[in-house]
Amino acid sequence: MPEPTPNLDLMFQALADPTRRALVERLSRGPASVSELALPFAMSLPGVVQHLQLLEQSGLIKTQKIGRTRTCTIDTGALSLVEKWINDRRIGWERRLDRLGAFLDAEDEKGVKT
Amino acid sequence: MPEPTPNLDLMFQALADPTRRALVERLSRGPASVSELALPFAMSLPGVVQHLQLLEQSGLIKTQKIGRTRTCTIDTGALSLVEKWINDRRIGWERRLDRLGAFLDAEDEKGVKT
DNA sequence: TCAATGCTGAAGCCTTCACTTAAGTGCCTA
DNA sequence: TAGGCACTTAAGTGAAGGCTTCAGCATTGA
Repeated sequence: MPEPTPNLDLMFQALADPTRRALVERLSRGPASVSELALPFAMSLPGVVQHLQLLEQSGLIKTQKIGRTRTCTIDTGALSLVEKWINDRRIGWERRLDRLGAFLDAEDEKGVKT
Repeated sequence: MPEPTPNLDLMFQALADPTRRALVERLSRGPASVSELALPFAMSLPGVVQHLQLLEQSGLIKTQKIGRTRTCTIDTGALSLVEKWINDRRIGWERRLDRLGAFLDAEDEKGVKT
């Protein structure tokens, strides 16, 4: 039954890991090379690279290799997509609460009249 | 190095699964019992319950048992928290781009003058 | 040209996830 | 009070995740 929404899946999954969120956080302050990104982490370089690969697959970041160094940047469009999904759910829920409120008010009216 | 931000971890992880997103989507249209929620899925009831437990742990939904039926509702406050995290990154990034734009404009000015 | 730098690939290991089935437990109704 | 309904618990399994180390392989700078 779960529809195939691979992008959203990957994005949420990518953001579920604290290391990857820290990477996104760092990149939100400007581009950086792989080894720059790896520096603050108590983790092997290949470990960090694997996280970066997942982030790139999900579309949250982009990378470009020039010479022997690979530079990473965020893609905020992807972040917006995630944000939109959440917002849509919130909106739906809030509209529902509004309707419920209106219904209860109407019931009160009736109550008063009877 | 990854700071302990268990809530955000759990929330993103919870939303990474299409089944769980479908559950949240359903609940965003109003409360439901466990078996109501399980109905559309080609999955055993305990399977669905496990997903619901994860959603509850993450804070995205709340549940309440009355008699023998358990009713689930969304907690939009939690959704907002996730949304805020994303928004903060986006803002940071966009501010950076603005500064970069301003810098480049300034450089252009210089270029014109010289 | 040779060593150092910056990554890349592959294999392996342990843990966590996403299910399953089977066997309860407690409430509600006739 | 028996029977069924709505979960709940437990145990198990296969696949996926999050690391590691070791061995490359292009660039770059002396």
